[in-house]
Amino acid sequence: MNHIAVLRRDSAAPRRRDAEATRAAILEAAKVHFARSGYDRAALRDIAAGASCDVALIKRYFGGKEALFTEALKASFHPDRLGTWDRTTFARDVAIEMADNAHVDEANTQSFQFLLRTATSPTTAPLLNVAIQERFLAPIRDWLGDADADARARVLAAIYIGLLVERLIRNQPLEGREREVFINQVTATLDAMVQPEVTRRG
Amino acid sequence: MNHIAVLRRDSAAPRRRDAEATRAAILEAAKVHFARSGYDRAALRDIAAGASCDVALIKRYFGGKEALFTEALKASFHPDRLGTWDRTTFARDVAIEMADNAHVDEANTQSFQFLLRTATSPTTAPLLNVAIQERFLAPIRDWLGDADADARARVLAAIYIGLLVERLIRNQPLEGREREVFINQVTATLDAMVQPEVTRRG
DNA sequence: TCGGTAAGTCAACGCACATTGACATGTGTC
DNA sequence: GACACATGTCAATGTGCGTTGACTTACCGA
Repeated sequence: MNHIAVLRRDSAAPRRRDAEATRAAILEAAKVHFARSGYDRAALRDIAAGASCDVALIKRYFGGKEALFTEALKASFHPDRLGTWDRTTFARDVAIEMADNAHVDEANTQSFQFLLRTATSPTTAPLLNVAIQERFLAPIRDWLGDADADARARVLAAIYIGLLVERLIRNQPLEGREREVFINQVTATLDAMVQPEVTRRG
Repeated sequence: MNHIAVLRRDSAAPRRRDAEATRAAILEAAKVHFARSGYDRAALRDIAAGASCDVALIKRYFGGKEALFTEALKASFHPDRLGTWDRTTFARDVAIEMADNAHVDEANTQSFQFLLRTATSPTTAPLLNVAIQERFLAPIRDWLGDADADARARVLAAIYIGLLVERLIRNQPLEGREREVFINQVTATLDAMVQPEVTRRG
């Protein structure tokens, strides 16, 4: 309601007119809104409001909605946390996180939803393939790091993505025994994926 | 003379006035359009055109867009083949199918894309939760059929969905050693899910 | 044959939204 | 201080779309 209260957006740089900062603010707001609402339901006016600026500036700095979207999409491709996880605790950490809907609002989840929504936008769908490659497969492959890491990275990525989707759909934490069994199952599954010599031939 | 009265062609000739048939046609077109374009980008006018009828009939028969969507969503979740799979060969069958992009029938692909698009739209996601419960988790739970089937059905569903996404993204068959390792990994993973005694407590 | 009703059509309304160009204001330069 | 350009604001326009109610037509039974 009161836009006046939000006017101050940066205490360190009191300079009012700053094209670069405004552009960055728009991009940041776009990332949030596109991730939260998807391409269609994210309104430029809301994004502009989130960046505390006028809609027309979006046109000036990005050209249009679609251009803003693709740029926000690119900006969302930071390497996934997967690469930094501890191999011994990783499985259980992921399992618990999935069960409890932890960190749902973190940049990680946000950019994943962004990613998933990309598949639903015909214009940006081709980007998804590249994005998955860069964000999931490559880090996981490097992380696994053994001979057959390529194929195993695919499976691990698939499972991880599936868990993210499941959590996204479920949208609330698990509880009680169901939570425990869920965690145990996921932990066992992921642990098996991390072991390099698991592959039983035949 | 009564033979003539029975003459009915529902292929090329203009459809007779038939509320039930029209309703069904709308629903069918809705499934296609919602799956292809998602909730927001699917226009009622296009759906009506797909059903060769007027937009107003959608209101008459379904009440509105959202109601049409929920009905189309339900109609898209026919019981999955999962329920009919053989427990002993299921894991490897799925693994091979995923690796080779064995062509799933149109309806299956369509309903899966429907699912993905629904999951990524905040408006429709809650609806999906219910639908998943009824049409996906419940059959798997029954199929697994033991005490903790609830939680394990979730995990299995998540993995299955993840594999579908991975295949959708990859969009081409795997080959050579990568294919073999992939199949082995997936088989091992799914096999573990099917075994009722696997739950190792932690 | 005829009338009532279900089935289908049509045009218009209103809303939400992206887009656009004209306008205002601040900021650095001379 | 005055000018020019960059930055930001405002209102208007057009469009796509869901929704709606009044209108027309086909069907079927009396």
